[in-house]
Amino acid sequence: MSNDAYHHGNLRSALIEAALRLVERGGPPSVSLRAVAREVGVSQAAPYAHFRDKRALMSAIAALGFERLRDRLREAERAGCENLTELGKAYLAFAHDNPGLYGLMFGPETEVDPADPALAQAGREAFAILARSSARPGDEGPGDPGPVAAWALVHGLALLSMSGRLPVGAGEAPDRVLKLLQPGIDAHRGEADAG
Amino acid sequence: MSNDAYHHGNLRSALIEAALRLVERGGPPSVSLRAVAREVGVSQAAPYAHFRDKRALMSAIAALGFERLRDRLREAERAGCENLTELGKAYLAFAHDNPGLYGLMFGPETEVDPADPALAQAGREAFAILARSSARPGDEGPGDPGPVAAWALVHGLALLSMSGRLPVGAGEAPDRVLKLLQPGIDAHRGEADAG
DNA sequence: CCAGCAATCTATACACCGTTAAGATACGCA
DNA sequence: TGCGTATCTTAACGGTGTATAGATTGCTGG
Repeated sequence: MSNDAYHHGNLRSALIEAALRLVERGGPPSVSLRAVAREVGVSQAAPYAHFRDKRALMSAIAALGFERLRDRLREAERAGCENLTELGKAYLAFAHDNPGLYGLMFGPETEVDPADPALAQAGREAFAILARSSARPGDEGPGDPGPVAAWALVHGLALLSMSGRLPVGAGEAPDRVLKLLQPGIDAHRGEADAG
Repeated sequence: MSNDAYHHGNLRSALIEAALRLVERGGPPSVSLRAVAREVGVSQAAPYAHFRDKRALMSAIAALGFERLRDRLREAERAGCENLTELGKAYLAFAHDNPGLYGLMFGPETEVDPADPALAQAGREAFAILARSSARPGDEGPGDPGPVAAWALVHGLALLSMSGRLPVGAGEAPDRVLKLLQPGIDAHRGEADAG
């Protein structure tokens, strides 16, 4: 069995699963290394055989979060969503469904290490999909403001709505907000065609 | 004097000042109640005579942060900035100048209490100024997507750039990003004139 | 003027946290 | 089979938020 054989076997992944469970209910501050170990039924120092830090564990589950987000966006893309409004709705749905995990993914450096290879890689992949919906065709440089605006808008919308600071949930309201960026992106693309 | 008279006098504000100092260098995780008390030269339990919680102290300095942001936006407005691009630059400058404080202002509910009256009030005031730059004239309803989009874009931009996840600093790059929202807002305003 | 009261501050303690060091234990390979 | 190494446990250190009890202070009413 893969679930109760961690006494000598697959602890590392059991810790990740438990940490994911804890962060999904209660958010990042509710996940302590000791609580994770307790959840798995192991001593408090056991995780240190698999993760250098608490940050390393957090970074691992944050990377997993970015992979899930990437998959959601891929799925939406395959289902026909191509413009920012539609893809952005999928993004917001993810943030809304996993508020704790999403908060960790963009948490401060004290909680997550942005230089973690797996985390950085997964983040880039997720961003790339969103970028396609608003990039100037041909120009995929990092200075292209389209994708940056798209991500910033969608990210800010997710955080503000999740924190209850906006009267915007995950319903139909985001549509009208996301749509406001479309003309700018289209005009920006026109520029590219012209110049 | 107002600075060394807190032995019996103005502790409360001395604590707030110290907490502000700590959060500006080191960010929210570096401010502990004990460290604040230590900084002021008072026992670790003394703050509890003035703040119910650590959260209450944090909420107080977050509210102060919103007041400062509001003042910066007012100042920019008085200096001639009226559209989103110009006001957004002032917003981003504030976030860039006070990254720790800004992070706290939008921190999770475990760090800050969004229901704190002073905090909520200051937040509304800051938002109102930004909203003016993108509101549909006449329609000031909370459902108006213009201000929401403006705040979300600017907020997302601030967080992403501060966390180093975007190749966008506080220089000239944000201009091009903020400008992308302008056509959508203008079109949205046109709708209002028509309907 | 001074007694008493209420606000303020200190000392101490508890439970939790991340992290480390030393020792036990079990697996894999020679 | 025996040994080395990865894994896990126990115990400890310093730090945190917070509660309680007691001391101290300033103000107020008589």
